[in-house]
Amino acid sequence: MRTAFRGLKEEIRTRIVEGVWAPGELVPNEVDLAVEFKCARATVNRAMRELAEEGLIERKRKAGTRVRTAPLRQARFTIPVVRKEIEARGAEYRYALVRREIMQPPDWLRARLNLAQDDEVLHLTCMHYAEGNPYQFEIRWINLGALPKAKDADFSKVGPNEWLIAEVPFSDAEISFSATSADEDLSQQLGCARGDALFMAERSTWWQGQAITYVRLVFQRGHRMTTRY
Amino acid sequence: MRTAFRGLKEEIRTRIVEGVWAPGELVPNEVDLAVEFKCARATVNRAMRELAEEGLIERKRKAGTRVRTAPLRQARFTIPVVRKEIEARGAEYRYALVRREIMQPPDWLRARLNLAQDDEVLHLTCMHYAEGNPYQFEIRWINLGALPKAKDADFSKVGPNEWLIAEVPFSDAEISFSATSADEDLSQQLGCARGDALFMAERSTWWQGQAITYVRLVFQRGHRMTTRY
DNA sequence: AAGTGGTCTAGACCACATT
DNA sequence: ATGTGGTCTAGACCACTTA
Repeated sequence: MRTAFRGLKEEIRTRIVEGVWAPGELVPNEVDLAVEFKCARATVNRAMRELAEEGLIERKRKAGTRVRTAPLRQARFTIPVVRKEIEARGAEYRYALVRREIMQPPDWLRARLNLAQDDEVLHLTCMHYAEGNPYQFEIRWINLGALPKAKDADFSKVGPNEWLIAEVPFSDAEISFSATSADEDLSQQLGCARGDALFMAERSTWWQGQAITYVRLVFQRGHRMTTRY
Repeated sequence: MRTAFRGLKEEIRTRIVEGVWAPGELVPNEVDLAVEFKCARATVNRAMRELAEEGLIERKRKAGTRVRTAPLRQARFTIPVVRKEIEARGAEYRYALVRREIMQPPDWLRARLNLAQDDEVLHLTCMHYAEGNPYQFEIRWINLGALPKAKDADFSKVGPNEWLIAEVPFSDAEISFSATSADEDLSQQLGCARGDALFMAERSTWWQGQAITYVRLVFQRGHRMTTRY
């Protein structure tokens, strides 16, 4: 209990999990708690605000604070830059550009990114290796309407992800995880059998309402994305 | 800009993405910013603290605040209770217990949950349906050494997840996402072909250093887990 | 040794949702 | 109308880290 508000959080959390304050029940208000714990209301507020943020309690003005009936379970995943992820494990990272093409976006991509009729996209396919072994297959589309200078970038040395991070900010992103079956291309690039189940992440990013890029990251067989909470 | 600290966050975020404060660069200290924005230092502190939490900046005492060279990309996923997830989409939820068995834990489970030699586990297999269609296959192990009353619970009506939520708190959890290939059992239960790529979540939960449960949730073909950030 | 962020306080006013 | 949380302030002291 080095700091007051942390100690408060722990105490409150304990009271909740031990059932002193049951699910759905009203928790004493901030003023009362400040008196009980002999601290300022702001300190109670900080503790309670963070617990609400973590999904343990629910707060409403006038109605007060209640213990969530079903505590929100949420986990935070850090989306790593693949090079750093690999290097962090002490493995050697290698990158290769597989294909590069400027094209009219296919309909599904136009719909997904809400592109204009005449927008062109840069279509890139890349491989990321760890210690010489296939690690991640990257299939990316960059909206040249929003980012014309991507046309002149050299993606044979630096991956599109790292280039984009340095070049453009983004305001909104949608990410999803799913499983996909290895097709001919994937199986060859990732060195697995056709039909193998592979973990895939997709991400669309936007800046000021304009689509920047859509990417599919398909990982080596058996890849897991893990976190604690 | 209804509230000062939110306005501050926006302003600072803008200065960062527009390059006024470049990556790696030192940001003015809290006192100076408070003067510039004509507000209390505590207000600046709140704004900066949240931006640090979001991964945009890095703060160290004495060293000051810097713009992160590679902004941390992180996404938060809410792990839903399957019944609520289905009902939230207006679909009818149905649950079924497929198998129930008390057993000695296999070695891999004993290792994963750090079980004692003579701990027994309750092994459950369940199905969750949405609108009559297979939605999720659940394979669960509950540590009876930590939770003996699970032996007497009736899992034919209420799923183990909902029972556990009501019965036990947990302090730590590890969750991971991956892809798995449908074996005979999975393909029959989920109504897909053998070898289909399926999205899988695994979760181990702990309470006061003791393992409570380990579960594998395998989703219907094509399932995606999505979030925005 | 000194500068920066981290936390806390006491008090104030306000916004919101319930009553 | 009223009670509760949301925010803000001015000032203070402390903890950590670098110089």
